[in-house]
Amino acid sequence: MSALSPADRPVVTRVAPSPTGMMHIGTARTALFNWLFARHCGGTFLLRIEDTDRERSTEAAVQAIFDGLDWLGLKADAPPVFQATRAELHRQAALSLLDTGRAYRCYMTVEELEIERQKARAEGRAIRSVWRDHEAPAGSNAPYVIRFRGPLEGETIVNDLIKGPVRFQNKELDDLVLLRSDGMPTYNLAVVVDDHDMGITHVIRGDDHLSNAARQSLIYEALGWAKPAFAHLPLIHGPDGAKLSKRHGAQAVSEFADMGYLPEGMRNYLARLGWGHGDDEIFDDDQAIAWFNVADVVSAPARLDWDKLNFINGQYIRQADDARLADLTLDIHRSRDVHLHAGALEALTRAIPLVKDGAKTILQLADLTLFVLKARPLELDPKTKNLLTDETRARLGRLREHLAREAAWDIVSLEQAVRTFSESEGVGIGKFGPALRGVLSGGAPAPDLASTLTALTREESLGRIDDALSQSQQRV
RNA sequence: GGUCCCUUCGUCUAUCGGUUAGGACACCAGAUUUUCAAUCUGGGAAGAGGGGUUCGACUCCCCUAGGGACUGCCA
Repeated sequence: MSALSPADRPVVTRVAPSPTGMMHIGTARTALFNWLFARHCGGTFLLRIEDTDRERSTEAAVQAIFDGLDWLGLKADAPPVFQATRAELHRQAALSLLDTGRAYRCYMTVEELEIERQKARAEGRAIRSVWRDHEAPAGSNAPYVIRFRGPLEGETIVNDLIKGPVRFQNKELDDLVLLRSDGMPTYNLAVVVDDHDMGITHVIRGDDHLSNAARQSLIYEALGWAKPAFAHLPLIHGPDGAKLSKRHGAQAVSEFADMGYLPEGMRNYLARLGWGHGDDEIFDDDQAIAWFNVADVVSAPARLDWDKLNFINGQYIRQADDARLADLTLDIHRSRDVHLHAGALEALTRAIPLVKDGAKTILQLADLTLFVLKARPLELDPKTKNLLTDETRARLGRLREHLAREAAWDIVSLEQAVRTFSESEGVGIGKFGPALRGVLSGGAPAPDLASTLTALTREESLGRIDDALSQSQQRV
């Protein structure tokens, strides 16, 4: 054990979620800030699974945490610590507190506790156990819990890195349970013991733990341990300012992944929620690490803004590698049961650089690339069918020959080809552009004509035009 | 009810006692245009209210209002 106080040791942070459901986006941001701060300080970032509530903790939830952090790219620097495996250490700490008189056995029944709770609330004070000042019932086998013997006077100041000094009157703090009647530790004890043993120097966590920081401070003092620095992050709220919940669209990290957001986009967006660096909006991990400091985190809660998330994610899609985007997009098409022919991945790889500027999410990228995956002959939409008048059909026929003579099949050449054709016909592109697009895409979203032709390749493009022309002839 | 936290454009934020209060998203208008986007140009938009402190407050203090967290043998 280091004799140095936490302030003098290399920085060690941790994220400590409880595995009782999905991984909340707020947990993700807490992890991000811990990760950024540790990296910024050249320190260590750890993960601890707070599974002391055996009733509610599940294996699936543990996996969700692993998957979520993995997806976000926030790797811990050491294997995760499972809190429940450390119960014996927690128990010893509680017993030592009993030895030093800083804790006591409380024999209150749940019924008695409930009565006291209501009484205390009515009187506007913290609950107190009668056993704080009484010995155990003689020869009793009655179940008991071990409670912390908190000071009744004075105050406890939490020097929060984000909020500044926060003062709590000790008499307002109740004698929290350290060890349950089944001998298992509770959260507040386990956190203190584990953070101490793991050498945590900075406890960066949600705002909802601010008052726990006061209780935990008291436990640190009673145990004779140096306290870590505390930093309590304001929570993330929904767009309406209320606590983030299902009705706001998403809460779980996995849902954001499913909605087609890129992990680097999420990191950037989450970093900007409650923290800023001048006018910088889009920045990479290295920049965030260089700039980030917990002390600069804003003290007010932030609302989730889908528009901005979409914008930022769109920026990252532009920067993203096309082969990677093609893989991700292929997965979406597959999940949507789109028929994938042998050349699907190739087709997507060709199309993506041509359409990705318009996509905010991978889901949208799938929408925008659907046209290249369609199989000939395409089913034409009603709008396109209406555009295929005799005049337009004849014009598309001439255009088909014009394009077939193109030596190079690339955007620049095709743009030029379409333009020269338009001039030779003496009409604007508007006279045949929409029909051509419809014939090439079957009504699905498609980029400008030259890009669409390029994405489709010469063979496919000409084939689709031929299909449409023969189809419409048959129709008449 | 009690304790604690919070309050700058619709939203995220910059400012950290002296600024025409800046940027981004969103929004509106115009440009571009073969669809939808994207892009470019321009525009409107803020210090919750009230008291102090100060030569001077968005910045510091107090009160009020509003929002939030906690008040478990949950974490």
